[in-house]
Amino acid sequence: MPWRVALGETGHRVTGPRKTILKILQQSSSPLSPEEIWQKGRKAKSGLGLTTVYRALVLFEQKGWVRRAHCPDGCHRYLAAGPGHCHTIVCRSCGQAEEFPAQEDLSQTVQEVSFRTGFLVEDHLLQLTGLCPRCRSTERAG
Amino acid sequence: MPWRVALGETGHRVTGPRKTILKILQQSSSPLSPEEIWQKGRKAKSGLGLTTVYRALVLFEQKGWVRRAHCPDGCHRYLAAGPGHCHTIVCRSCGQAEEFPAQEDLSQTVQEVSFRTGFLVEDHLLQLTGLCPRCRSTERAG
DNA sequence: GTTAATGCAAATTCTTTGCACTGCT
DNA sequence: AGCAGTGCAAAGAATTTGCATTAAC
Repeated sequence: MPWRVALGETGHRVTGPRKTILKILQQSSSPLSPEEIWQKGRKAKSGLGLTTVYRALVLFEQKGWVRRAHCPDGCHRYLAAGPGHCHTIVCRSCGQAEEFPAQEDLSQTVQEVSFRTGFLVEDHLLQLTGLCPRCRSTERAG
Repeated sequence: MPWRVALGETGHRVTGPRKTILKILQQSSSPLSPEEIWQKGRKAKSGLGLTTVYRALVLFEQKGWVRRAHCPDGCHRYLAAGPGHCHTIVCRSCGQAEEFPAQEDLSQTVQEVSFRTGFLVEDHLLQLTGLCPRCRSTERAG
């Protein structure tokens, strides 16, 4: 279902700021903080408020269109979600992020943990940190 | 190596507040926020400042004695680290947490992602969220 | 005796809230 | 037209910093 339709189904509206924010995230290869999204978006013709960014991110995350990444420095950054339940890998040097699909063997882990601890596992977050290809070679050269 | 010795090796000191904070975390079954640690620790004979809690947590996390959990509500909570590289499962209802050991199949995932993305994977964070046994039955009953 | 660590208060950063105005549907 | 969404400014929460004092080594 197109996202514009999905918004309408829950009584939400398709607005300029929301279009701007979603487009910024989809066009970015690295995850962005709310502040960064705002900096990019305020230049757009319609302008943009930081408050609106925060509110849109909450909505988009609920809808599953945006994923929140926990960066090593403790801040939150957001990136457009791919299809399915994916996870993220973040470069500690340049901040670039990629997604990778959920692995079958992770669900085995979840089941095993569920069995051993008695927890009802509802959600899981897997995030890798490391060096992206570019920063790997830079580090080797420097 | 005992933690007191490990501190000394890097020029750090074994102080009352640090002992207090580490003990609080080790005795707690659920992850604690800096504020909660402070509330518990200030009652102790030596007193305790919130600033000190923050600074000790940074140090302990570097040393690997404490793990930071990303709770669903976005706040950070800390828990004493078990041996080896473990992961956490947090109850969304009561906040209780448990650790579970890293699975062999997770390292396979890491290797595969490394191969596919070209990233040098240095660290990983796996955190499950769900309902602990107690809250499961409560929810069923209520 | 040195120097790291502490704790207070102040500063900073991050995020949310109140409210009048705007603009989708 | 009606109501969700916006953006400003102000409030609130979380975390860090400066600095004089304390205490571990």
